[in-house]
Amino acid sequence: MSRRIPQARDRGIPDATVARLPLYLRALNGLAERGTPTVSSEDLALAAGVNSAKLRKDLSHLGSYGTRGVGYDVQYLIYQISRELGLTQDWAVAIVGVGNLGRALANYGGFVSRGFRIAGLLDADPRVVGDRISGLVVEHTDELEAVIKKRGVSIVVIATPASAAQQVCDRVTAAGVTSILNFAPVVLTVPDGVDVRKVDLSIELQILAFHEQRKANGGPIMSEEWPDGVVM
Amino acid sequence: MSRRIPQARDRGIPDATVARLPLYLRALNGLAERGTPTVSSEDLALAAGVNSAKLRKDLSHLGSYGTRGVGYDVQYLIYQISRELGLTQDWAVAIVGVGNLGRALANYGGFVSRGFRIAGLLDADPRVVGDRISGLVVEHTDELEAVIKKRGVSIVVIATPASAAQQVCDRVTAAGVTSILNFAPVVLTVPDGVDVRKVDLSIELQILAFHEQRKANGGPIMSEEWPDGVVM
DNA sequence: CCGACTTTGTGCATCGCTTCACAAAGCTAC
DNA sequence: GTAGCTTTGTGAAGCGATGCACAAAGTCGG
Repeated sequence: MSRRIPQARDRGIPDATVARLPLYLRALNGLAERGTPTVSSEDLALAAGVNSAKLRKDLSHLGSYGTRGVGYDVQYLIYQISRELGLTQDWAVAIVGVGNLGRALANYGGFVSRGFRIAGLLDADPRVVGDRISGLVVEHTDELEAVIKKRGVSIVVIATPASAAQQVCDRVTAAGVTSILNFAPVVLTVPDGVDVRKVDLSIELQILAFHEQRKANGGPIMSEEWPDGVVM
Repeated sequence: MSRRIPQARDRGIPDATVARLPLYLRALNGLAERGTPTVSSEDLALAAGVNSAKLRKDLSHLGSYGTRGVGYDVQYLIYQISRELGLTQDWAVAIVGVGNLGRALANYGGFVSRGFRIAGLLDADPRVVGDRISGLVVEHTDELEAVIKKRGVSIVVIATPASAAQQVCDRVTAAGVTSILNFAPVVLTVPDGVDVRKVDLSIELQILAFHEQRKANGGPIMSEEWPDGVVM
């Protein structure tokens, strides 16, 4: 996406690395809770479920924060990764769509270990508006733009039905939001510069089904190209 | 993972392609509902949010199902992709952990367009056991192995707290399940041959935060390496 | 101060996915 | 049958991520 010129101290961290940093952070937090002062790339990689060479290369993109012969200082590395991910500041998040999923997200314990704060819950259904969920009152989607501006919302979670998702998306991007987490099963169209991440249960299940089928037999039965002699 | 020998009609479909097939399928279903008989790679790619060359290469892995000068027959392509993904059969899915998230998943409308059927809802909390959710009665996790065997469950969704996830995982894999969709924020350890897919809200938010921070300034403030003069 | 040991950081080869660009294939009109 | 148009399927180049393997850098005991 972003076109960058490689530099001496290149701040362009590969996407694949960024996607793994939260994993390392979680593993490190576990170690910190148990009071572990330092950790080797080997052990941290094991805890995060990746191989150690990859872990070292990932961390090398942030800087040279390890000590040869010793490993990484757990607290220091937690701080560096948190800073890189932007978790040293609080992000105001609004959740649009307070159905089953929206409620589940709103109640998600502590809303992920620090860094994020639910600043608004919105729904289009008048019967839901006014409900109190984990300390917040659900507001009507008419207030969407006002809530975003008033409370400095920079990340919006879309947990609406598929049919409403694009419209919500258009409104929040128009209101200046540039980061969206989409749970609705649709491909969102957004202006340049807006990041959308998608979480899609049905896609995940379908990928699992594919592999499951592969395990059962060697793939689909090749002789059967179309059922019951359907003609083209 | 699986070591394959390339063949004339290679059935080894790249992972990246498999991950996109459900997207194409969804777009095709939308077209089918509107009665569109055929579609070009260009139009289908647009609807699925990918570029057309990639779409054509993806579809070419399934076989040669298009007609030059015309495009793809919508119905036929739906059938071929469904078959490849293993959606022409029904998969029995069990959901373990009926908290907010488990309920949201259980109520997920029609449980994704065909191919999957919820065969069990299980929870360790006696206060939840016996609840009726979208036509199913919640059973106790003591019954886990029995439910899996009795109802031919082949895919398990883990929606438990993080602390219970590995234990549930161990039990279901021991019971013969080889496909797991994990919503708990932990790295699951599984035997060879078991597929785990992970859905993790906090990771997605952290990735968004990273990019959001990049947009705001040119990255973290480099001068500040550690706050308040903390000594190492 | 030295030598043995540990562990990081990285150059390099490799792999898999993406994208381009175009020949081959099929359609329609005449 | 042929010309002209459309669109697929794919060879090949490009690009980024992975993993190996090792030199560099640091620790520790004596």
